[in-house]
Amino acid sequence: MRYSRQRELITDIIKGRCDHPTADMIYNSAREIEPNISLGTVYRNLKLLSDEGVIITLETEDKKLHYDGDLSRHSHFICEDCGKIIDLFRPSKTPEELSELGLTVTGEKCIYYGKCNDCQ
Amino acid sequence: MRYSRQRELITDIIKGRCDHPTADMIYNSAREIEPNISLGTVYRNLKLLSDEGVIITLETEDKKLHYDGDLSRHSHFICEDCGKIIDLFRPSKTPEELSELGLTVTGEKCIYYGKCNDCQ
DNA sequence: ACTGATAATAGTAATCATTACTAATTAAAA
DNA sequence: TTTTAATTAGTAATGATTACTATTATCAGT
Repeated sequence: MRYSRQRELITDIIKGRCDHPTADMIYNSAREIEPNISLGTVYRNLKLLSDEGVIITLETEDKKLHYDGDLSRHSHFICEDCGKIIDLFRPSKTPEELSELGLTVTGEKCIYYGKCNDCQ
Repeated sequence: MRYSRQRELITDIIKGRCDHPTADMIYNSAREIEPNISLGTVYRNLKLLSDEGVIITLETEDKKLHYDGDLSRHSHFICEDCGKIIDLFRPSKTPEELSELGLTVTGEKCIYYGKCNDCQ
């Protein structure tokens, strides 16, 4: 993978914030520094970076991919009213502990990834 | 919510299978019984049923919603090669136990849902 | 430093899952 | 039965993401 100013910028933006921005949010941030950057470039590099494991994707119910520059093992809390995404660092909290953080948990979705029996 | 033959059929299809079909797969199944059913009707009812909590949605990396008629608390395993989705019933398995099932786990994404501090 | 090969970009068009719209149909209450 | 509003089929629109193409930029080898 060859160096590019645009990719470095995109990486820095994601790694430098603690929210979980969408492609569009990253595009807007990037344009403040690189006004001519293309939305296609943002999308292509986001895919590249997540394929390479440099960043993580979050598939949410708002039908937009969210990106996370924090590779440490952690879960997420999504508010079903405002859509805010909050990091939940390990060791994983019990519902009671989450309540103490002001978070009311009503559901959870946990997906494991890997290779199945047939694809080993 | 008023009765409709189409909605009952869609519900029966999802509840009657143990895979995790997409809207398109459900549409194809439904057409075998109700050949004139509309794709729009399928989508509208899937949204309705998941809003009502009759079925569950799974947001996956293939950018299509998958539906699950099983409301019991369980996780999922997705094969990153073939995309197959496998139910993991509680109590949740450790990576070691999953290996014994022939599943190699390389990652996990866990999202909790509820209301945040500001939205209580 | 110069040059050639080719990866990356900007800008735009295309894709495709999902949603919105509308006239016709249907469930079910009065 | 009649009325009323929910539901449908069929189709058009939406919007996030991807593909395409001519141009530009990186960088290895001279």
